[in-house]
Amino acid sequence: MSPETNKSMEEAILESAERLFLEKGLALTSTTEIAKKAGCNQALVHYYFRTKDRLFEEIFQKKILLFLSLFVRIDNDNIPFEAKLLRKMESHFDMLVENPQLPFLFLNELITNPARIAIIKDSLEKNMGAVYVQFEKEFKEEIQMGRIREMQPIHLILSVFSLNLGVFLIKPMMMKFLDMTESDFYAFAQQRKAEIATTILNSIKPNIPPGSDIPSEHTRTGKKSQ
Amino acid sequence: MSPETNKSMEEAILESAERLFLEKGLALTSTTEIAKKAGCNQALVHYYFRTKDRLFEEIFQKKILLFLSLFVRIDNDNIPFEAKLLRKMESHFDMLVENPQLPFLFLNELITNPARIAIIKDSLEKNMGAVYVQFEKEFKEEIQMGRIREMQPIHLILSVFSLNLGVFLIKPMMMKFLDMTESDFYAFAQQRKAEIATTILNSIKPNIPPGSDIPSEHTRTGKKSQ
DNA sequence: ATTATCTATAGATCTATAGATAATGC
DNA sequence: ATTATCTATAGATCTATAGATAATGC
Repeated sequence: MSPETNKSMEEAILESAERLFLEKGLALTSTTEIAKKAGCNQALVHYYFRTKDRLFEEIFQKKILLFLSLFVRIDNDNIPFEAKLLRKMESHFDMLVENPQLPFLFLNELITNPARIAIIKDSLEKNMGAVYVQFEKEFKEEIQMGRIREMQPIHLILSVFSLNLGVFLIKPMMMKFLDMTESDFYAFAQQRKAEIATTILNSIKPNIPPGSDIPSEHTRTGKKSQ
Repeated sequence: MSPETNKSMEEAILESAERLFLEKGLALTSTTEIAKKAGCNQALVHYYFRTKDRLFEEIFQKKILLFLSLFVRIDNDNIPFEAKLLRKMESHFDMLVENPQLPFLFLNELITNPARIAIIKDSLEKNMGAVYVQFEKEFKEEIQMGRIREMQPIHLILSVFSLNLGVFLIKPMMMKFLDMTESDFYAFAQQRKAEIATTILNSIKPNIPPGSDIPSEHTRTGKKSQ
């Protein structure tokens, strides 16, 4: 076969594997199934990727990069902090709209193979270390200038991820419960994106007098004139 | 053997199964492994529960009830909306502190066996239908009285779930990345609980004109009903 | 000569059941 | 007599590899 076709079969296997892994996770996908979907023999999957695990890892790596790349790109833009934050959040959200099964793949792997966390860690450090440092710097500046309230950056990051991921984690349930079509869900997602933006922006507003950020209660007393 | 001991072995199987399912999900747990952990023969697992799937379903059901029961209980308390909301959120969070793997079990099942969504749906409708109706009623009243901004209740619910679950979904990563012990994480979780409360309360505040720092006339203390 | 593909199979699971044996309650 | 437990095993996977054959590039 021409190298053209060879590439094609290797890629067909990758694509089939990707779709199946996203759909059912590593454990429930067999190389037999991947081969069948790709239109070749099961042995060929091993010929190209040696083991099922290596095949998975290749795809997993790619997905991590996809997940992270958006943040890197936007971080180069020279716009105010809040606008940049919004753009990042929205890009992240939009990426999830395109890849709604991605959170499942990640979370599934977190359970079934904690060792894989190390891969994510490496990728994060390599690709995001600088981005995070820059983010933290800007974040602290904003606090200093009184444009956002005193808080640890980790909480903002966690909130954004939680809110964004939450929509897609609940997606299958929501569609079933409320009998939604894909396009119903898409409409909801757009609405939700705006709602998340509101929630996040409200949550970082400076509405506490500086210096009184000790959480004695979960309620914000003393949030008064400001 | 005495009925005492019989019960005990059946329960030992249940407990082993529960721990393993929580740890690795249904697919990666074998009945052989469950039996070994429970201290009996693999065949006995099937004697008591017939199939692995039925055993799983029994445990899964119990966990759904645990997940939902808190909301039902608190809903009976006769306290102001915001305080009630806070109590629900905190109960939910505390339950997750005790059962940090629960979200994984649910999400894992959502992927690998979408049919199981129906079970959750049934449980929700049976146990939460009334609770939701009551919540929605109170929610609309609050909006009418201008104590919270115009918004759909689903967004509040989704935000609470997302933020609460998010902490525990990220837990294994976070512990690895930041080299945390269990008690480090516990401390963080407590801090996070307060942060989530702040975020949620801020997110439902009546709208303030953009750019303005003038707060609404209604204070949101949760200690004081209006 | 090398690379891609196939067939066949070893070896390791794993689930579920059949059938034997031990314990328990009348 | 019934219930709990065990041993053994059928049958269904599934992964990975060995070894044959076909295609391709010099």
